[in-house]
Formats: sequence, structure tokens, C-alpha cells
Amino acid sequence: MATVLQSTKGERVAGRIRTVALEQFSRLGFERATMGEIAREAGVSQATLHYHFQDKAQLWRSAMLDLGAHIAEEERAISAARDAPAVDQLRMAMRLFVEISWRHPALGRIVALEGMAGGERLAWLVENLLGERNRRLARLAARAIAEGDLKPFPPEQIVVTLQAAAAGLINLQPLMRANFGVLAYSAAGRAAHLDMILAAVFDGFVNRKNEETRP
Amino acid sequence: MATVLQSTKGERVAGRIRTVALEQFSRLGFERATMGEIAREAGVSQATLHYHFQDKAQLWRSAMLDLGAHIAEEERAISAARDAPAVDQLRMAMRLFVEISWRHPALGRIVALEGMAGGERLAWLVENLLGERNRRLARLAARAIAEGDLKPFPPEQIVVTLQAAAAGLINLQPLMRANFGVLAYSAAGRAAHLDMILAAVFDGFVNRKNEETRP
DNA sequence: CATATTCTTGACTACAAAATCAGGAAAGCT
DNA sequence: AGCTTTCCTGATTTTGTAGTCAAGAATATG
Repeated sequence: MATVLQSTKGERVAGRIRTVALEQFSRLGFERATMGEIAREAGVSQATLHYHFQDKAQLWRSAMLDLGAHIAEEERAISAARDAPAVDQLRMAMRLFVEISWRHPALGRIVALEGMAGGERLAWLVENLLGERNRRLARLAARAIAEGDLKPFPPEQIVVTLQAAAAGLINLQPLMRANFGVLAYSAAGRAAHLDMILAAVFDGFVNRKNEETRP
Repeated sequence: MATVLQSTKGERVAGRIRTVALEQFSRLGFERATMGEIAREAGVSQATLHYHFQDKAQLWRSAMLDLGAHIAEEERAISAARDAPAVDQLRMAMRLFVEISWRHPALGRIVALEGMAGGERLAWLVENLLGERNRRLARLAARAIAEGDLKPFPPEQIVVTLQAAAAGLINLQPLMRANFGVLAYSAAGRAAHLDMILAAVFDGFVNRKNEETRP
């Protein structure tokens, strides 16, 4: 996962730093990740980090933008059928979300960390990476409710709870290991996870009448 | 939320410190919470913290035990019907979990923080606070599956995902506010949240055949 | 290939936070 | 009250980390 353009040497190094930084920020959170360790891991001196990035916060933002670009690219590949019922679009969105969350666990971890803490970095994330997508999903949920396909839970709560459930199992792998001695990384575990999320939504959140009218 | 016994002055002060510490650890996480601020908030000097608690880690553990005792007390009030079908016990457990999570948001936040990060504190939490309960829930889920009432997802994944969903909305209030400008603390919001979780489980995870055999 | 530009670094400063300690105040006990 | 133990604190040390800077190496360019 390098950054977009790498023509000069500087850009190559900056990209490597971003990659390492993303991993550390996601695994440790903003405070526990240190400039020194990121530098060591990237094979450069700490001063080099400050040459390429003004400060730690800017490195964090830069790493996030990198991640956002990669995810956006993968998402673009999947074209949502605009005229499908909202509930079907939501299903597709959830499936996509789970898949991307497994492929880029950093995103969910960072959203969880910053989304709990609040503050500047969360505001930045919402402004630059999450806000529009989440609002679109909430509108989708609201539309699905209006179309009579979803139970009338608050749309924002639907979106956040679903994402929490989807990202939760991925984020909490250390807990899984510590508590049960197992992980869910296996292909079977991932498939079961996706099935669970979809089941929660589409046999749980969807009104029963649906299954009668649309076989 | 003070500690159990407070006969002497020292125990009263230690209890106050634990209470403040719990709030800070839960809101900020272990690293961002500072001994200085906890001391200030508790109205004592920083050195007093080190008189009552050897170091920051021990203060953290002590605050967790305090929280655990309070929750255990509330749980004891509710007697689970041992001979009810596993799936019904699971429903009751989930309802209880959501209610307690709203009442003690600190627990879910700390489990989320440490459960993502791994490490010593997570090991301690599992050993002293979470492990037994989670394993019991997983056994319950396994039994419900064996009894044909639950879809055959991996029990550990069921437990962790459900808890992630239940705690997620509570933990992510800052995200809710930043992204949507709304909160879910209201009585209606909480009720909707509980309904969502139960819906996910009991119309989503439960096999359809159930509704036919047991009206 | 000479020169300008970009890049990298070791050594350093600044700072915030944890942890220590000796002295003294307050509480509890007879 | 007098004495002992518990409790609390200001001052200080220690540590870990972000950030700066001047000097020089590497790289790109005409």
C-alpha cells in the first residue's frame, strides 16, 4: 500500500513512512504510536519524518488520506445500482463494508479509536473521509424505512450499529485470542462473519412481510 | 460509585480516586489519562495517588475491579432461569448486557480499547473480569445451536459480534455527534438500540422454523 | 560533470508525565 | 491528652517522546 505517485526518491520514502505509520496508528492508536518507532520501522531517522511531515498529526492525516484513496479506488470498481430498492442497495453496501473492513482493518480500528475519543482527529475524519458516506448510508436506511422494507429504527443508529458490529469482530481479534484462544481470520471465519451481519440485517431488520411479497 | 468498604479515611480517598480514575480511563484510554489530572479531579496531590496505588497500572486494575464489583452486584439481582432453553437465556443475557452497558459505559469503552490493543491489560481483564462470562455466553450460544434454535455461526464470533454491536453505539456517541449531530442517549434512543440488538438476534439469528414450532 | 536542489541525519532542546522521598499533618487509639 | 499509625504533600528526579537545526550526503538537472 504505497502512495499514489512515487516519481522522486522523497516521495518513495514518504510513501513508505505513511504505510508504516498507518499500521502503527491503527494497531496502537495515535498516542501509543511513536515517531521513533515509525522511523525505525521505515528504516529512516526520526528527523526524516519531520522533514516529510510537519508533525505527528500531519503524518496521521496523510496516512489516513492514503488509506482513504485506496479504499475509494476499490469501491469505485463496484457500481451501485441506483434504481434498485433502497434495502437492496443497503445490503450491497453492507457486504462491501464487511469485505473492505477485512481487507483494510486499519480503517475500522481507527474509526473505533477516534470515534470513541472525539476531538480534532475525529472531526477531520468525518470531514474528509467518513461523513459523506455515512450520511448517504443513513439516507439509504431512511428511504428503506419509508419504502416499508426496514423496521423504523433511527437511521443513524442503524448505520452506526451495523458498522460497529461489522468492524467489531475484526477489531477485537486480540480479545478473541485472549478470551477464547481462537481467531476469525480464516476464510471460513470471515464468511461466517459476513453471513452474520447480513443475517442480522436481512432477517432481523427487514420486516417479515418482505419475504411474503418478494420471494 | 464508591468502593465496597470505607471505614477509614484512607479508604474513602482511595475510593474517590478509583471513581475519578475509572471515568478518565474510560473516556481517554489508559495512556491519555494522566495521574496529574486524576489527582486534580479527585482533589488530592499526585503523590497521594502513589501512596494508595503503587503505579498507574495498579490504579487502573483497581478501578476495573471496582467497576466489576458493581456490575456483578447488579447482575446478581437478575436470576437466570437455568432450565429455560439456551436461546431464551441468551436473549435475557443480551438484554441485560445492553442495559448494563448503558448504565456503565466505562466497561464497554475499556473492553473496546484494550480488546483492540491486546497486551497485559487485556490479559488481566480476561483473567479477572471478562473471560468466565464470555465463555459462559459462548457455551450458551453453542447449546442454542445444538438445540436447533440458532444458526450455526461460530459461537465465539456470535458473542463478540453481539457485544460489539451492543457496546458500539454507546461507545461511538462522539462519532454520532460529529457525523450526524445527534446522540442516542435519550430514553427513546436507548429503547430503539435494545430493540435493534434483540431484533438482530431473535429475528435474524434464530432459525425461521422456531416461529412455526413455538408461537 | 558541475552545480543546484532535495534529502537525510546526529545531536540537541523542550516538555509532559510517571514515579520517588523525606517531612509533616491528620486520624485513630489508650 | 499523648502517642502511634496512617495519610498527604511539595519538591525533585527520571523517563520517554515530539520537535528543531545546522551540516553534509545523495540525487537530479542543465
